[in-house]
Amino acid sequence: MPTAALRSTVNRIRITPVTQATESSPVAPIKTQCSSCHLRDLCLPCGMNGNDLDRLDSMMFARRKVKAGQTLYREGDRFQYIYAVRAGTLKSSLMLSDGREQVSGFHIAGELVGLDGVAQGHHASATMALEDTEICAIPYAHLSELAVGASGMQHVISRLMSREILREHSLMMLLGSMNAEERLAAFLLNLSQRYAARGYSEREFHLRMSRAEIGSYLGMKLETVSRTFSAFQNQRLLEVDKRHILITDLEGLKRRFEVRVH
Amino acid sequence: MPTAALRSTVNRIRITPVTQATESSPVAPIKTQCSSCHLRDLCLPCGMNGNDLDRLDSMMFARRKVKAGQTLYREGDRFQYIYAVRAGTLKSSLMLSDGREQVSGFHIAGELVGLDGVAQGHHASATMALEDTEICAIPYAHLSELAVGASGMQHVISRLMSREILREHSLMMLLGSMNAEERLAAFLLNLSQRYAARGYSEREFHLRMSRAEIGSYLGMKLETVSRTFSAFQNQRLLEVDKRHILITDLEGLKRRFEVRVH
DNA sequence: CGAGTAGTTGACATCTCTCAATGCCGGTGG
DNA sequence: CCACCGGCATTGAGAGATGTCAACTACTCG
Repeated sequence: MPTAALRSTVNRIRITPVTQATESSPVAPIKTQCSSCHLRDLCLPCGMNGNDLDRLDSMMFARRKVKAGQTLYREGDRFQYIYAVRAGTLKSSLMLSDGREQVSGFHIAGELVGLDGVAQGHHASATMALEDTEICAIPYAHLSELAVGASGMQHVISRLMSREILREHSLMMLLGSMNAEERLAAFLLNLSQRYAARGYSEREFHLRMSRAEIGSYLGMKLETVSRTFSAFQNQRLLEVDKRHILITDLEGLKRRFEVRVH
Repeated sequence: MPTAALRSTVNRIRITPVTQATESSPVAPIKTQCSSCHLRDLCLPCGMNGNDLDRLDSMMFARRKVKAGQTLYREGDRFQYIYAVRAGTLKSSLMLSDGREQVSGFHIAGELVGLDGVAQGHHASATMALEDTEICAIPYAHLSELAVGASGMQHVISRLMSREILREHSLMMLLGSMNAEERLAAFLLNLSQRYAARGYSEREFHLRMSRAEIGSYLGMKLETVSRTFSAFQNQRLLEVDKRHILITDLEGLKRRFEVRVH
C-alpha cells in the first residue's frame, strides 16, 4: 500500500553533522539501466523513443546512496552530474552572502536535480538529502555528447530544462503574489499531485521537511507555517500531526486555493 | 553618448489598446545575420565558434518591430520562436486564474525571451513591449534542427536555458527572503549592471516600466515601491525623478544591499 | 480646458515577524 | 529504567513592515 510505504520510513532526525557524500564509495557502485527502472515514465527517459532509450541504457548510470543530512553537491562545486532521484527526498537551497538560506525546491522520486549547473559549469545551489535517499548520477558531458545527432534525445533534455523554468515560474508567482494560506495550500496541493503521479495517496502523506524548510521555500517564517497548518485544521481542510498530513477536504482546498497559472 | 541615447527615447505612454503584433507584416521583413550584429557578444551567438556562427548566419532571422503596448506572444500561444531583443524593452508576465498578474522579467537589448515555451509547446507567459522595440524572431524548431550534430551550438542553447534558471533563482531569493529596500536595491543594481554591459551608464538610466510593474516584479505594491524610492533619495543613494534614475552613491547602494548568491 | 494616467504621500489596517513560553518526542547516559 | 537534553512544533502577545484607501500633484492627450 503506497501510503503505508510512505509512512513506514523512519522519520529520521538529521543528527549526522552535515557531510559531503563521498564521490567514489569504496564498493563499486551498482549500475542501472533506465529501461528497466520503474520510474522510467516520470524520469529522464520520459518521452524518448526506443532508439534514444537504447543510447541511454548504454550509459549505465551509477547509483548512489545519500544519507539523511548529507549533501549531494554544494554551491560552487564543479558541475559534472545531473541526478535522478530513485527514492527519498532532496532539498535544494541557495545562500545569500549574509547567511540567509532560501530553499529553492524539494525533489522526490523520478525528479531531476542539478540542471542549474549547466550555465556556469558549477552548481549555483546546494542539494541535501532530507531522508536516506538513492540517486542515479548522470554524467552531463557524456549525456550531451550522446545527444549530439540524436535530435529526440536533445529535445528531451531541452524540455527538461524548460520544465525547470516553469517550475520556478510558479514558485515566483507564489512568492510574489500570494498570502500565507495560499502559499501553504499551493505547496500541499503540489505535493499531493506529485505523490499521486507516483501511485501514492494524494490525501495522506508524510512531510520530509521541517516547518523551517517549508517556510524558507514559501517565503515565510516557521511560526507562520505552523499557524497556517493550525488554521487549515480549524477550517476542516486538513488533519495535521507534526509531519503527517491528511487532507480531509481536497476539493475544498483546491476550490479555495488552487490558483492555476492562466 | 549612451546615457543620452537612453534618455532621448520618448517616454511613451501606452495608450494603444493592447494588440497582438501581426505575425506576418505586410512588407517583407528585414533579415539579419548575427555575425554583423553589434549585440553578437551578448546575445545568442555569444560563445559560438566560427563554424557555428556560420550556421546561425544561414538562418537569416527576421526582424520585427513591436510597438509599445503590443504583445509579442500571450500565454497559451503556440511556441514557435524565441526572440532576441535588438532594441527596446519587454516585460514578461504570468497570470493567475483570478486575474492577479506577476511580472516575471524585464528584457533589454541582447537578451532572449520565450524559452519557457520549450517544455510544453506553448508559451506559459505573455510578453509585451514597454516601449517601441525591435526583435529578431528565431524559429526554435529550425534552430534546434541546425544544432543537431553541432555540439557547440547545442551547448550554447543549453547554457542559455540554464542561465534562465539562474535568473529565476535570484528572483526567488529576492522574493523569498528580502525586504522592500533590499528588493528595490537589488533590482536597480541588476539593471545598472545590465546597462553597463551594453555600454550605457551604470549610474543614470531611464526606467521603462511603471511603479506597478516594478512592484509586481518585486512582490510589493506600487505605493511601497514609491516610498522606497523616496527613502533611498533621503538616504542620498539616488536621485529620482519619476522614471529617471541617478545613482549618486553606487558603492553605498552595493555595500548595503548587494546580496550575492554565495 | 477637462479627463485620464502615473506618481507621491499620509493615515490607518492587516498581516507576518519576533520573542518567549510550553509541550512533545526520541535518544543518551547515569 | 528513568531522567535529562536537544530538536521540532505549537501558541500567545506585541512589534514592525507592508498593504489599503484616499487625497493631491504633475503631465499628456484629445
